[in-house]
Amino acid sequence: MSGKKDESLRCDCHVIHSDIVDRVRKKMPPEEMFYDLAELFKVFGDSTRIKIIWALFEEEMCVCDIAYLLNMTQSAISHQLRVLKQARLVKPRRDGKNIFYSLDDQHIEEIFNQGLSHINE
Amino acid sequence: MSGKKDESLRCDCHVIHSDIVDRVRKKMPPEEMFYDLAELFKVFGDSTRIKIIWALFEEEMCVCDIAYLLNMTQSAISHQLRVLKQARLVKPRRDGKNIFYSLDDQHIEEIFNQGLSHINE
DNA sequence: TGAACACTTGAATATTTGCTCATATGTTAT
DNA sequence: ATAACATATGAGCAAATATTCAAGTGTTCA
Repeated sequence: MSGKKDESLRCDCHVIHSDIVDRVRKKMPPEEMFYDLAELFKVFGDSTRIKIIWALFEEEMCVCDIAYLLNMTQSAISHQLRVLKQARLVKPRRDGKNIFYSLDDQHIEEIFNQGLSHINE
Repeated sequence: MSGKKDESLRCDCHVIHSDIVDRVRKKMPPEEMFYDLAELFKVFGDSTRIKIIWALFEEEMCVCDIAYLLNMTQSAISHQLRVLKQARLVKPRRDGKNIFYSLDDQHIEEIFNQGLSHINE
């Protein structure tokens, strides 16, 4: 019949709530904003990177130091620092053979602490 | 020789910086804390879930409404709501056949906004 | 110049994960 | 009871990803 829906998995209660849904839809930010936000939080979503962020929160450190502190290979740390760097969360500073990394954003601490507050509830 | 390291990929400059590394190591929180934090941020690290969080930020909504708003199947949304529920970020409220979801944490807004501040820099 | 060091990077692999499809559970109305 | 609706869930699959391994770049020092 003509009343049959194409999307069989989707119900139609949104018709009843259409006022709500439509109002929310109009306020919806562009797709890119959600994508960028998710990409940012994805960077926080790995325990190795979280440890690195925490460590740099304490002190500027070189790659080798971080690897030693976290008991991981220098290569693994370098790969993760690359991710953090691309997300503009850390910045490198060369000093001779060493490259020291430090945090590059004022919001990191707040995000970190709010996350902590949640898991400690 | 005896001087050869086992971990060939790891340098030894941490010996030079041992004062820094040791001090940081002593302040290091338990492994579990990093793991839990990463698990939390992992939940934020998906654009579908970020959209759901944003939508619920605007208004309590049922599964079908969210699916309609985001143009996704009810099943996909339900799976993601499960993840959000397990992370204690949303909570369900049954009303007849519908189950309405709403945000269940005061820190979400802060985390969300700090993330936004970062990507808008 | 070349050897040693600190770090980066690309390929390969194993694990994780988001969605679909099919089915199950729970509620309402007849 | 039974049909229809709203949601949940388990299996399967394709895509993403964290680490390892091997090789590369850039710096210092003899």
